[in-house]
Amino acid sequence: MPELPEVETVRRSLEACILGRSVTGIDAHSIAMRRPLDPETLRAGLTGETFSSARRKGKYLLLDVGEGSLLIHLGMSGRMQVAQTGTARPAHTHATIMLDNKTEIRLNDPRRFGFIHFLSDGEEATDPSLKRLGIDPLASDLAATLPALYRPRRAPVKNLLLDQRLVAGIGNIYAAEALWRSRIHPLRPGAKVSVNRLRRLSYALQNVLREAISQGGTTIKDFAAPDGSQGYFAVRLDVYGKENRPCPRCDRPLKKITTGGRSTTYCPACQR
DNA sequence: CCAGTATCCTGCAGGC
DNA sequence: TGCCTGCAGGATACTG
Repeated sequence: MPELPEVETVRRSLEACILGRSVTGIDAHSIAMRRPLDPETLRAGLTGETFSSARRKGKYLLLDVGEGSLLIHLGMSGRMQVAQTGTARPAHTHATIMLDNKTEIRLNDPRRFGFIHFLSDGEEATDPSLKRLGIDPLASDLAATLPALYRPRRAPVKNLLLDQRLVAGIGNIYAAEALWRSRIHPLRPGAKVSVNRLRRLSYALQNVLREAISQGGTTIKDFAAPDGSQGYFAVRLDVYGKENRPCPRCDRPLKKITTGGRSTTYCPACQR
């Protein structure tokens, strides 16, 4: 569910709630997630420690606490929540971190494609998920870097956009939106996207991601910030989820296809 | 190495 | 109403 703008929205919101707060207790249960949830590791790493910063790498959150960091991924359905201790916890709340001001932060994730895991000092550098991540799409040198990443590849550019080893943070919504903005056909092989078009794609990506962050992300169904507020970028989507509706640029109907096992919507008339 | 597919899991919408 | 199918904002293990 959450892509870079949603994760960044969560990061900012969490940062405001946890900085300088210390952990008084953990409620968690062993359960299969993308990484098995391990309550004991969480307790040992967090209890009594103080949060010092909240970072984002791609779609991963890193909450620095004590000697280590809490690594969180929200998968498709994961949600962080900050609430008063003692209030009802939603279904599928797999981990709850109690703070010293009678609030608690919770991870709930019905589909369990996400995870929460404590990394001790030093483990961050060798973490298999973090190690694979490519460059951040908001980096100032994205346009200069993209040709070296995409031009050697024959896979459809849409698939390349979703490959976190190349550029880390783009997901299905913003890939479709950036391709529409830069008028590139999603199935065009990376090697056949001109350097000029890759420059357009870079700027489209950065613009759409920045705009989405400024709107608090995109709420299609159930994304919400930790305080429960929704993202308002959905009203600005041009193509995602809009198959058969008229292209906002040329009025011809948008088409939905599947590539790399993911659906994507585009305009067959103005994306080439 | 690369590209493509299957898989993990729950919830929900739509068809019958 | 109930049952079934397919699909959902992701990552990765595996195959050829």
